[in-house]
This record gives sequence, structure tokens and C-alpha cells, in this order.
Amino acid sequence: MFELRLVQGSLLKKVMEAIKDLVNDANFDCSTTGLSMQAMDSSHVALVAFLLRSEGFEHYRCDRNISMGINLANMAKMLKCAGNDDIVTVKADDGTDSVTFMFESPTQDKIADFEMKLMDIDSEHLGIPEAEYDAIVRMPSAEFARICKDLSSIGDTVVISVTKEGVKFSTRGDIGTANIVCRQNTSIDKPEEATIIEMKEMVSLTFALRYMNSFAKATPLASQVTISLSSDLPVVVEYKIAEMGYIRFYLAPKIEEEEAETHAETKSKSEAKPKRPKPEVKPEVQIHLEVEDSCMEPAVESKPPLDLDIKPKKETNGEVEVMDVE
Amino acid sequence: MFELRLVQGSLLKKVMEAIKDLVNDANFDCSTTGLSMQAMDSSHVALVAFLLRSEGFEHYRCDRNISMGINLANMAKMLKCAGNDDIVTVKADDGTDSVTFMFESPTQDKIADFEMKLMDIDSEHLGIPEAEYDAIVRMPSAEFARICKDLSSIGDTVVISVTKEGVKFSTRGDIGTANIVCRQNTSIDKPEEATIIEMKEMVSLTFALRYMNSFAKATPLASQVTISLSSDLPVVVEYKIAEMGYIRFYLAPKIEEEEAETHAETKSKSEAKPKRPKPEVKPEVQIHLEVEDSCMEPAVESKPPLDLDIKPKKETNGEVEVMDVE
DNA sequence: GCCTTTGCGA
DNA sequence: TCGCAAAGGC
Repeated sequence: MFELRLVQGSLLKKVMEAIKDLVNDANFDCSTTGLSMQAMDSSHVALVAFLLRSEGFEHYRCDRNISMGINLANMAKMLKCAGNDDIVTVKADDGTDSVTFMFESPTQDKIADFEMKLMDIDSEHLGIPEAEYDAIVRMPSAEFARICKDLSSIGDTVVISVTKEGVKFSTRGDIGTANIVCRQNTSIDKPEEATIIEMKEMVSLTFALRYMNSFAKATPLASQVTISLSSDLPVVVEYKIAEMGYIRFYLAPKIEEEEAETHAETKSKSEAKPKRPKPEVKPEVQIHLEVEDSCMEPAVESKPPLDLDIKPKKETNGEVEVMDVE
Repeated sequence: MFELRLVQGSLLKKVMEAIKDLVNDANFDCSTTGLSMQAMDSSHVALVAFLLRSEGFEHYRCDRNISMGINLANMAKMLKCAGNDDIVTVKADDGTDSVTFMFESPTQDKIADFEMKLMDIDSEHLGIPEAEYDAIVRMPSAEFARICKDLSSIGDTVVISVTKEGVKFSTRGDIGTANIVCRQNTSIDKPEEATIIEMKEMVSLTFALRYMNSFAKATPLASQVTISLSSDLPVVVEYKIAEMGYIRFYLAPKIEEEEAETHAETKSKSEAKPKRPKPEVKPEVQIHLEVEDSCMEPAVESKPPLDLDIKPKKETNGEVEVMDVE
């Protein structure tokens, strides 16, 4: 049987709110390591992964590794019924096809339990190799969210360009162009407002703002966000969950059109971005984070999917290996 | 070249929010006097004018008078990307067909620049003659906004009647009638809560609430609103912008039906309102603030447009005469 | 945490 | 165009 108890129940609610719009159904993997999930978004463009380590729970018991197939919208619905101060307990008995959520009000005056049917979901657990990134930007999560929201009122894609001095977010749309530069700043007294850039190579990559805005739903989980960029890898947008783990979003860069580069103000930096080198293809199953087909821009030629260097691991018998890279 | 810098950037945002629903496109006139705009609303029923005097800006430079054709919705979109505490810089080089907005966060850690295409807009600058008004009401802007909102849930038009004692806002609709009377009150200690009436003649005029509610979008700009009424003139609803200027809305009164007057509770006062005397027609272009054709009341016979005594001035070569009546 | 405001769907 | 739900401000 599997059981966990979390005093700060709002945390689970926030995790669900952050991913439910991106992923429809996913397997929640429960092991001695903790509770984790990994799933591609419904259009196979982005990948979401979170981990909540067992040590972070007030109580955690996992007799055997199990995998619970969950409809995220339904689970979010149920968790919405928990008060923000409620203590949440999640319980799944072996051999049943349902999971129970229990919400206890802080005063213990109100106790609710919700039972939800589980689903059978085909999915393989992907081992995502840790990579070296050309640039890692750490900045206030609220600022990142604001920038993505603002830019998406002008254009559909964002070019993220990193230099030693700062990070620039640019877009262009029918009504004009926009550039937002965030300077590096190590505010010691307010570390949550710091913007810190670790850079090996200058990098400039293009992403669909639509997905960035989805990722930014995780903002309530952490005051800072970490954006890891490399020319030939999907960007990683990570929110650390205090004391427990993280939620990470992966998104393949858009291949910039030649025409688009002509306009780019960061032209000189574009050499830092090699033209989409073919990644070494593993003979096993290929996992694709596909370049989004935008029905808004029928003129833009649809590009072949970007191969991702993600090695699939066959998940056998509910046995799960949780990747724990910190 | 033209450049202005405004520490209180939220002010420009508020001006845009106040007018963007009323006017689609308009010329922004930049002269040594300041930045001003004058435009009729898209259905030619109301007129909007604002002035921000050059002295009010932290920096103001205008080498030659220029007129920038702006799509207000787009400009509002861009200004929404400015933080409320941001310092805003607006820049337009001569001979370019675009304008740049720059937003600096208070800490200078974030600097954004937005470039917007300008448009070619035909419009003549109207000299609006200062008029003598029968009655001028000054009252808290929030109260005026609340009244217009409340009344529009009952009826479509408001009758504003001014006597020495106070101002009455009345409406009637299918579900009943409403009258809201605001007494004159000179609160010395809280001048922003005062309601002050300067009256030469009793006056009672009818306006479309729809427009009044649009005007009330300017409420965040000033704690007080001034409503100037005369029987044969458009009402002026003015919000002063502290230290800088004003935003003014003009709206032609509706011609009351005889039937409507029968119902009017202010019947005795209706003599103060001469039956729509034909204004002296200037031989130049006639500017009409047309009486709105309400598709809600097909039974009401559409009246001919009310001629307004507004003398158009041909705007020549970007030369602008800013009316500055305080 | 509540309330106003804004964006979206009917 | 109105009403509802999510989001931002006090």
C-alpha cells in the first residue's frame, strides 16, 4: 500500500494547477524515493516532470513501487476541494484501481475524503540525461512570468538571448517589436530578487510563448526560476519545490527561419547557435519534442521534429527509477 | 526628434485605458506645449481630448511639431507591458514611421523597449471654443462612476438635472425608475470628497449611459470629475491630470421625446431647457456629434444629428495649436 | 485573504 | 452583449 501525508496541502494543489493544462493523463510513480511524474504535453511538444521526495512528507509509506494512471484535470478538481491550510493524505491500496485523497482542516473540524478512479496509461519512463548547458539563468519567477505574458501580447515566439551582462527576451508581431533585458544582479539581501547568469557560451534560442506561459503557471511554487539553455537541447524551465524536489518543463527550441534571423537584432550572437546539428541518434525508441505546428502561421513551413537525446527506459512491473539530479 | 520621459509611467497607461475603448485611431500631436490628442469616438457621437503639458514631464524635447498616427489599442497593449512603477520614455525620430516606448524598472535591472508602427490618419484638429455653461458640477469621480454604472443596470439613458441644491441623475427602464441626488457639499477637510455646483441656469439634459460609462474609465486619473452642462452644448466631462493637464470627454445630449418629458419628474424645470435651438451654423465644415442610433429602441425615431458649434481648424504640416483653457 | 478587475465563453 | 471564472491589487 501507498500512503503519504502532507501538512502543506496547498503544495499539491499548486503542482496540479501548474501541469493540468499541459498534460491530460499521466502515471504518477510512487517509490521509496518519493512521488514523481513525467509526461509529455498533449501535443508532444513539451515535457513535464516533477519530483516530491519522500523526506519532504510528514508521513510517507510505499511498500512496493506503484504507478497510478491519473487524469490530471480530475485530480486537480478534487484537490481544489481542499482548503489551502488543509492537511492532505493520499492513499492507494494494492490491487485497487482507485486513489483516495483526504483533506483535514487545520482544526480537524472538517474531514473530507475523495476517491478517484485510476486509469491504465501506456507510457514509458524516460531517463533524462543530465546535460551541460551553455547558459543557466536564475531569475525571479514572477518576473519571468510577467515577461512571457507581456511578450505574448505582441508576438507568438520569444527569442531568449543570454550574454554575460544579462538575458534578453525579444519578440516581434504585427503591431511592432519588443525587447526586454534583465541585467545580472546579485542582490545579497534579497536573494529571491536576484538575477544570476552562469554562462559558458552565448546562446540565442526561440520558443513558443504559449508554452512558456503554461510553464509560468508553476510560479506560485517558487520565488525563483532556473532556465537552462543550450543550442541543441530543449530548454529546461525549473521551479524548485522547497525541501521536496522540483517541477521541470522541457521545450524544444523553434528552428528560426532564415528570414527571421535577418531581422534579429542579436544577429552577431547567432553564430553561437549552430544550425541544428543532428543529434546522435540512439537506436532505441526516439522521443520527440515536436516543433509545434502553429495553425496561426500556415505560411511557415512545418519543420521535422527535433530529436531529443532522451533515452527511454522500459518501465517494468511498476518498477520505477526516479531520476534525482540536484 | 521628439522625446519625453515620465517617471510616473502609470499615468500614460491610465490615459490609454481611458480612451482606447472609445477611439480606435488618432493623431497624437507633439508640440512645445506638450502632448495632446483630440479625436471623435468611432461612432462620431463623442469627442475625446487630452493634454499633457511639457512642464509635467521629467524630460521633454520636441524639435518640430509632429503628429503621430496611433492605433490606440496597440499603444495600450504596449503600455500594459510597463510596470506601474516604471519610468516611461517615448521617442520618435523625425522621418521614421514608428515610435519607441522604453520602460525602465525602478531598480534599472529590467529595461524594455517596444517599437510600434505609426499610421497615416486623416483628421483635422478642432478648435473647441470655450463656452459658458449653465451649470458646472464638480464631484468625486468614483461617485460619478458608481452612479453611471448603477443607473445603466436600470436604463440606457441618464437625465442629469442640476439645481442649486444638488445634481440629480435619473433613469427609467423596463423594471422601474431610479433617481440619485447628490447634494452640494463643500467638505473643506476632504476636498476630494466635495460636491460643488456652480449654476447660472437650471438645466436638465439626457445622455446615453453607455458613453458616460466609457468616460468613467478615466476615474483612476483624478479623484474629482467636472461635468459642465448647457442646454445647447455637448456636456463636458473632465478629469484633471495632476500637474500635467486634463482629459475631456464631450457628448451631445439626447433630444428628449415629448413622451419622455411627460414622464419626467423634473417637468417644472424643463422650461430651462429651450427646445433645441438651431445653433448658428458656421459656413465651414460642420462637426457633428451625432445622436446615437440605438438599435435597442427601434421605436424611437432617429433624430437628425445635433450640430455642434465646434470650429474646425485645418491642421497644416504637423502644426498644432493646443487649446489650453484652465 | 478578500475584492476588484480583466479575459473568455455563451 | 452579458455573465462567469481566473488573475492582479489592496
